[in-house]
Amino acid sequence: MAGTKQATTTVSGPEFACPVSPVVDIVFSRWTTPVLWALHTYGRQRFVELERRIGTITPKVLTQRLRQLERDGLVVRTYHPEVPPRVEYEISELGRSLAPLFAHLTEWGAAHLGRVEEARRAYDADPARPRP
Amino acid sequence: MAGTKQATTTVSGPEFACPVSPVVDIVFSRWTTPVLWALHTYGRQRFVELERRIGTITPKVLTQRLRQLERDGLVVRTYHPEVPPRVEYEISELGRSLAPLFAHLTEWGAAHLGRVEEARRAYDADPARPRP
DNA sequence: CCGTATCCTTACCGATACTG
DNA sequence: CAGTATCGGTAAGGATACGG
Repeated sequence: MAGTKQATTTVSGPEFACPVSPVVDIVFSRWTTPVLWALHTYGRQRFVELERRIGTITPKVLTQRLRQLERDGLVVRTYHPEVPPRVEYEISELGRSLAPLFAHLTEWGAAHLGRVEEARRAYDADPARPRP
Repeated sequence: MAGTKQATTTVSGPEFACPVSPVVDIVFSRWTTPVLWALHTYGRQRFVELERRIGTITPKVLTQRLRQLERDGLVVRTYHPEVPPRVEYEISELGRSLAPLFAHLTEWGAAHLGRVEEARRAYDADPARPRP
């Protein structure tokens, strides 16, 4: 999805087409949920820990997401001026307020994801659907 | 966002990095929430109505999203073989099960979006942050 | 260790034109 | 009306290498 970008580059995206879109833009842009999840689940941690935890994310993208989340006030970055430098990230109070939302999302997934898979199989198997 | 694409093109995206990601991929990819919202709020309607309601979406993209949502079982498409042809879209039972989720999202936005804006202003005004 | 800088690829999206 | 076809632009994302 588009992400929060720097400010407001998009002039007429989906952002204003429905009331949930602004929230989606902030919370559910690419890679943000894994980051928030790791932070929420395993607590305050360093850059490399996050990187390893998430697995396939590149440092560049991880930095981007963390900056965005920091700017939006969902994550707190703490810089310790030592050698070697140490930086820690943690969920903010505001970020923590998303926890029930994430819980509901997970629940919905557990309850209905099977249905989605099933629907996809049915759709793909139907010879009467519009073909590419 | 990436979207659900046709099946599973991405080999190592965020999809498996946290339990909410699969749901996000299905429900919160670009333009899906405005479409679902319009369908949920105004009920069963035709292609052009949706197009006009959402405002800035192009027919091509609207078709893509509708197909994806149909495939995932969140939306039901009904084709009436008349002249001129008539097609109607409506939320499925499965799609309707997302309603409480959307409500919570909207609530969260109403309660906390101001905080996010505030955090952004503070961040952008801070001269000590990492500069581009 | 914690990032940045650079290059490059591709997915996505808008615009436009056209068909059953 | 309800789409499909094609083209092209743009920006996010990955790979890699390097710096403080």
